[in-house]
Amino acid sequence: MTGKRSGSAVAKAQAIAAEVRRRIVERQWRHGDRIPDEADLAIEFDAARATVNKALQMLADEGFLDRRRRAGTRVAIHHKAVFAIPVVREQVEQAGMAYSHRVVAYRQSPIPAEIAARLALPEGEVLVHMRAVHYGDGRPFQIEDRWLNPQAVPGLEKVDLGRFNANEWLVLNTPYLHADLAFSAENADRRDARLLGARHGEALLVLHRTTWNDLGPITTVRVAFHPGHFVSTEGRSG
Amino acid sequence: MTGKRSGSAVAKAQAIAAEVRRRIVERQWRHGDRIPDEADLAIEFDAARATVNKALQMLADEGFLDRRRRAGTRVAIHHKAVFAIPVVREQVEQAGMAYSHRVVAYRQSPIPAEIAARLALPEGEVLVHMRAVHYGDGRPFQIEDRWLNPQAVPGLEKVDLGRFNANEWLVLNTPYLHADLAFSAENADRRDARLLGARHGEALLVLHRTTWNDLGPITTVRVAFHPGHFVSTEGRSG
DNA sequence: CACAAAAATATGTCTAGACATATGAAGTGT
DNA sequence: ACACTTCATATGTCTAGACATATTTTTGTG
Repeated sequence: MTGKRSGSAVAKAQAIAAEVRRRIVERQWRHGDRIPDEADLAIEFDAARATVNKALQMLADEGFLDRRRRAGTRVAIHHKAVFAIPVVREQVEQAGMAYSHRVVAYRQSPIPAEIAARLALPEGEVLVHMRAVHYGDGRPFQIEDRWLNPQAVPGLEKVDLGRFNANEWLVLNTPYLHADLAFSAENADRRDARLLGARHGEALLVLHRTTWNDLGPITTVRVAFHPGHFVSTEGRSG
Repeated sequence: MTGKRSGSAVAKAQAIAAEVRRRIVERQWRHGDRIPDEADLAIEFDAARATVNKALQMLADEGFLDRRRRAGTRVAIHHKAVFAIPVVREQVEQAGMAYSHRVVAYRQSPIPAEIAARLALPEGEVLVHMRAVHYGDGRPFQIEDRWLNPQAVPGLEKVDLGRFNANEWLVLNTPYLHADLAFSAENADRRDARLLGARHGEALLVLHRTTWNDLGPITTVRVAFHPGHFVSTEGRSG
């Protein structure tokens, strides 16, 4: 028969998308993995293939999946958010510069009130606090001041963030469900100026970003860009 | 019969969306107008209703259309871009402040090289150049420095932009097909400082925005925010 | 082995039909 | 006037089937 619809509270395609998203976020299906094809998922979820197709297309739009004809559907490696979290290395290398980075500070530390409020964690909770500088052709490109929640990042303890790049490692290994972004401008303080090679008081574009997954807040970071840097995007039509 | 597909170069839903978009941008269907229902459009375009539905949902996602059950589909009044062009008045009033604005300068003027390059127009072309200050509770909130292309904005000559708000008028009356956004930080120069009530040299968040429609560039604007202002968004999951 | 042709396969898209649901409009009673 | 009910209607969503298309895999050939 055609056109049977249960009066379920949530649309079926939405429910399928939610379940697939859950499997990705909970690592049941990992980065780069091929997931079952639409026909199999249609059987599993007792739905028409068109419904599964719709669900998977939604997830592809959100950046969770990469889909190609004949090649199948894979869990995305890069996360295409609207304001995508840029992997700094790629940004630098795309500009034709040689990338390098240096971790300036790395320690466990109780969080101050401001960070606690932003992460909705109790003040004094101990998180990983790190600062790093990213360079293009040896010149400072951006500095990051980051708080990391190990509880939300399984596998973090195995990574030497002093050597690897926190930004990069997180983007590649930690899907997030929600992100807050805020741009502002700040006059460079002495530390900013020193690390970025800017003048004291110079205007810096600052980006605050906080991400969450189902386990709680993942990380919050303050990124300050080299003076004169632009962050641009293309607006959707409307 | 089921499942007939012509091997057209462009997907049918895409083509329908493009045609509806064209009718909106060219004012055949105007803001707030009710457009024909899915069944009628399906007949007109010789497509299944599901295909028309897909096309219209795409346009609703892009912010061109507002759709409601039983009430039908209307051309959207507000333009929900990803980084929506905020109507400053709404921003201010939502913060519980009284809105006002003042046009500081308004004249026809040949465009300098930088603006010409940004708009892809010949240098020296004469456009409308205006500067305005937006206030919340009487205190400067943002300043805008805008170039307007009358050729791309039919009806502009009838509007007294000295009284009405260019930002608001454009958002409400001029659909755009494409927008570029770029954030940067600048130290306030003397004029910025005076108009915004900031200190000379203070870091300002600056947003450059340029929009186009099928007639060409509509407007490019530099918006400088009051010191300490944040522009935030919610990232999509991914 | 190199390379081209053919087969296989997963996603992309469309169609026709059906039922679900929200809500505007009209009618009804108080 | 006002609240309440009923009805009509446009969109929302799903199903099953079919063909289209991009790629990968396999097979055939020099």
